[in-house]
Amino acid sequence: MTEQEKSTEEIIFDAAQKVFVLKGFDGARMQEIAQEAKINKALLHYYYRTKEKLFHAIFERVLSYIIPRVLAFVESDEPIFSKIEFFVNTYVELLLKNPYIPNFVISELNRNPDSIAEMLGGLMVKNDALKKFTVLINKEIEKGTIRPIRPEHLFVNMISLCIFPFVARPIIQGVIFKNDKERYQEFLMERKKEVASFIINSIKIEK
Amino acid sequence: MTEQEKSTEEIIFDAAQKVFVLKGFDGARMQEIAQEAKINKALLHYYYRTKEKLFHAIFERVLSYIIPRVLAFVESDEPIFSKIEFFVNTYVELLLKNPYIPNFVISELNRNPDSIAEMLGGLMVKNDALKKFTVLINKEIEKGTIRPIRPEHLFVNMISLCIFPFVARPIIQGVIFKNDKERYQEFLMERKKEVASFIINSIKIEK
DNA sequence: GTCTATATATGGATAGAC
DNA sequence: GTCTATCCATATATAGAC
Repeated sequence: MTEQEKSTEEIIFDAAQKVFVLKGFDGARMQEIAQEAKINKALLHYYYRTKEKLFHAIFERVLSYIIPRVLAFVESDEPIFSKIEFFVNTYVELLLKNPYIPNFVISELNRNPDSIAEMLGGLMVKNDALKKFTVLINKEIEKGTIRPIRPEHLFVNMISLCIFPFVARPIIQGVIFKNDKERYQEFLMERKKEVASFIINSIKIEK
Repeated sequence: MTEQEKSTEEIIFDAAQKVFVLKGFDGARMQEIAQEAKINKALLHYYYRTKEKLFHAIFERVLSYIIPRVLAFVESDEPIFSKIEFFVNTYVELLLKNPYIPNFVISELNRNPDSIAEMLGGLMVKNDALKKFTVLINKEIEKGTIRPIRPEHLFVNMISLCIFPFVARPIIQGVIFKNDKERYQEFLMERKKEVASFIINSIKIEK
């Protein structure tokens, strides 16, 4: 779809996503979104009655883009260590392309922890990925491929190692890399391999 | 120091910290801070001319409270694995007591990545903890105690595993623990041991 | 130092013309 | 459907009395 074929509604939607993702709900200004979309402020209210509604639409879109991609790895037929490599690889890749999304999601969930429950619930429960992951891990533990570990901890560890360096980018880039943007970018790319092997080394049982 | 001995300035300062940490700069209201301090709104401006200045003071205080504690582990004389256990333990303990601080710091650094550089620089460079950590790790690799790993990755992994579950509390608590607050609290406490052994298992070389 | 009252600015939302 | 002009609520900040 070319730029010209985009409907005004879509143009607004994309502009809003850009601004909301960068600034968060409180920081975003309807005026700025209008400017970004090159239309008038009043038109925002014509399409999406309130700031809150517009934000909600964006938030839902972002989550339903991210979550299935994050959980897809559970479905594959690969052996467990390949699954983990696949997970880390696709996740870090995804974040390199959308580095501001984690902060956006987190700051919104901080602002409004409740309103989101249903939305998330819908996306996850339908998929049931977490249960599958638990079964999967417990099976590997029984087989003796990996050491005993609560699947919840393993899962949280996996996402922590992937996401946090993006969430805390300013501080890590500043403190460790003296604000050298390029070096931090390289560092993040290195993590595609590094994190996977960090996890695998931790849980693997040598035969 | 008892409550009554606290000066008005300190009372304001503490109230402001409470509100800013919970709501962030954009979300915080001077009115709310005044209420929390049980004083008048105008008095805030009498002591700290602007919201921005008040915030800055709070932010500096929080960082200088957190950072030295996080980096203290480098100094101890313990062997490396004890150091790691100590780090994870004190850090998670600290976060259990101050669960909103990570989000506060992160959201501010997101809002304003530059202004903070000097402040951080001062706290870290003086201490030079990172360089010490690098030396430490490289020495252990040479000795054959741990497998080869870039110290930067190891350090980022350590803080990621500790902090992220607090940053992403609403989402993890919601998705994995069906919003059961108590179970999530237990889960976080378990991590004091779990994360340490996760890291150690990953880097240790068996003799 | 602490208060009440008020100025000033900003930003979300609406009215109404085209 | 899109614009200009404007309303109105909110929030920071100041003036001035005590």
